Amino acid sequence: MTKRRKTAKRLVRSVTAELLGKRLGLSQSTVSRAFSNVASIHPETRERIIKEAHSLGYRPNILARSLITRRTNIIAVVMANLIDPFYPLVLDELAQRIQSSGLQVLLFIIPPGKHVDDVLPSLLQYKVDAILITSATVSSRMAAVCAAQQVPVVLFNRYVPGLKVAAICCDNVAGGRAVAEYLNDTAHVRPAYVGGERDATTNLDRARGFTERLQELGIALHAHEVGGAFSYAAGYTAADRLVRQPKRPDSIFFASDVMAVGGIDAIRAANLRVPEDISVIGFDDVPMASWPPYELTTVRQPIAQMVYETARILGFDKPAIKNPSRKIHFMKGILIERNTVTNRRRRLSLAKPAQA
Amino acid sequence: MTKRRKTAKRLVRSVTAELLGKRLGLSQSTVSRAFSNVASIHPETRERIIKEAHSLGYRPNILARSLITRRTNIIAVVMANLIDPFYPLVLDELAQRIQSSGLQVLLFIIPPGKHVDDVLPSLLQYKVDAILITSATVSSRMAAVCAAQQVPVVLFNRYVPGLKVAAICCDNVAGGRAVAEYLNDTAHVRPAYVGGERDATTNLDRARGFTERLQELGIALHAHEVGGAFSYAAGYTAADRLVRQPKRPDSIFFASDVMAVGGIDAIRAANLRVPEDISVIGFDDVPMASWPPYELTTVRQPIAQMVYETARILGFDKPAIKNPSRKIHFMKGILIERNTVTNRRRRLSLAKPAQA
DNA sequence: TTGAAAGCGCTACCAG
DNA sequence: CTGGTAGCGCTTTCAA
Repeated sequence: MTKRRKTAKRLVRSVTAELLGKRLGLSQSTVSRAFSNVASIHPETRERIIKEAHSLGYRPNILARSLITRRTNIIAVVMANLIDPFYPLVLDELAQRIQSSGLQVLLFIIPPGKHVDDVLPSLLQYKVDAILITSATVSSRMAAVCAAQQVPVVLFNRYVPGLKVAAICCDNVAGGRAVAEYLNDTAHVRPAYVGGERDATTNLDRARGFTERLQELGIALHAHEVGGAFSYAAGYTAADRLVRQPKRPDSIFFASDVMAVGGIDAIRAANLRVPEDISVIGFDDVPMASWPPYELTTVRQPIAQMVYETARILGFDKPAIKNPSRKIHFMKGILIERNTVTNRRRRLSLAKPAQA
Repeated sequence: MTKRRKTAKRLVRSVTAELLGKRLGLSQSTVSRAFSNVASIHPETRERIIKEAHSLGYRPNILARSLITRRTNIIAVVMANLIDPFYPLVLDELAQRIQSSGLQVLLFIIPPGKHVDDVLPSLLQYKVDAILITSATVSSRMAAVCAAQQVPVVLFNRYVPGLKVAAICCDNVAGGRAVAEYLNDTAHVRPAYVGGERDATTNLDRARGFTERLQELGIALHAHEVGGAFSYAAGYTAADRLVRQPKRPDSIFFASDVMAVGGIDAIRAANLRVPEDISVIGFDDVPMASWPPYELTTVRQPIAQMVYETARILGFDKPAIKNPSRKIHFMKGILIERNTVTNRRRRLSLAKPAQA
């Protein structure tokens, strides 16, 4: 004790259970029990302790506790991208859900050009109770490392085909199919697809559902542009290319809303009208999609549901975080009709009335 | 030891320094030293340890370490709002800066209707190295609690007048003044202000700078609308009210970009043109501000600079996080000219060419 | 340079 | 119901 004093003095000394107990003539163990809801303690004693704790600003050191309980109450959330307005929506919902279960979010933003694998090791040092990976792809090696360390991992809005990791995902194939269906119902015959990040499952699946269903309906995909990123700029330039072609598409399905918004701006810059000349459909339903200049028809991702499911499979409200079964959970999105798709059945179609 | 075995067996046992040492015929202390850059250790020994650590997936438990060093390497970031696109911009920049110094972000989203004071206690349990509070107001009581616990606190994009807490802030007064100046230069005579969250210093200061400078220039403030929130909807409805007045303003300064965007949509919905009928200026410079339907003239907040300053006063790159001097640091924003303000000097003015 | 030992603040067991 | 005590995994003395 005296040996350490020298160093300890210079360091921050917060109120400890021992100190608090001493002031009350109680043992440190008893103080600890006052903050547990399983240990037995006299209600009056607890009250005295809680009261004194309040006035001294004492709260049990969670980190010390976690050393014993092996529970940090920390959930790591890994994200690559906060610029796309879809992800703040996700993070907001996710963080609130996590916090409402008494857990906390340790946030990892993956810098551009870096990979999840680069941050995962430093993440593992924190002994988090679970890892949620969004908008980023995890390697099989890292999945193995997490499994070895017994850390539950859930991929959110992503999955890795063939990798045994739990995933919560919007049913992007079904979403793509619904778009194809809708474009068929509204008598479009030259639909194009503009993709985002090339290898993202979100991109791949939306494209697949879309083209598959088109094929079933006997409609030829007029063009498949590669955006390369889920960004406004990617949507803009891809649409611009499409519009300059001798034979234009009569409709474009963009891999995300922000891309679609960029696309609409490009179409208009080319002096064409949406939806009269070209119909546009997006994916996500971010707030901007409903802004008057766009009024974008889109597939809404069921974020609340996806977050709910994440909480369920990890057992946020259970006493212990679970290691989720390693399967992919798909949740259906819904098509939100606004004003960027017109019915081409009659030449002089009226624009659909706005919804939502 | 044997007593605990029973429980311990059921719990996750990760690789520890002791285990690693045993495998190498070294003591636990030596293993610990291999991961310190101050302790003296034979380079060869260190190499052997690091190598074995790698193959076993061992990394020192930061939480156990923090018990002794009193450094968690965790910075708490408190935010009320992720929906306003300005804050994801801030969080992205902040998180990357924090991570690049080897620190981590513990994120706290304040649920609607709740107050910072409600989450701060649970935050303090984590013994974070510093607390960054954005888009939320801290009470003097809580500031005192943090001070007592010796936790450095920095307010980001907010300050509390009269409260001795360090703050990093865009110079909103100067920003408001610049807008007044610009509107005067372009010969506007009936400027209006649309405020956001009523008591936010960001709102108050922008309003004050704006009206003060107008007064100095001998221009009467035509109207001061209370939005109540920095939201699209608030901007829309406030502008709608303004536009329905018998005598319309010739220009509106909105407390934020998203409000301004809402305002533009409202103005156009009333069959008026921006900027021909009404000029519009925003604040923040979010990505949407430059989208073609808006091309919003606005005051850009120097986020990168603000983050840099935050890192500096807290000493992120220093061995120890500092308790920053409790003063307010103001950083200048810059006016970005786009196309929502016209020069009314000549009746038939040409719209200014786009910049940026 | 290394090992032994103390102890960070806490929980969980054992007696009483 | 309470106090004593043994560690959780680590850093940091002190001695060798």
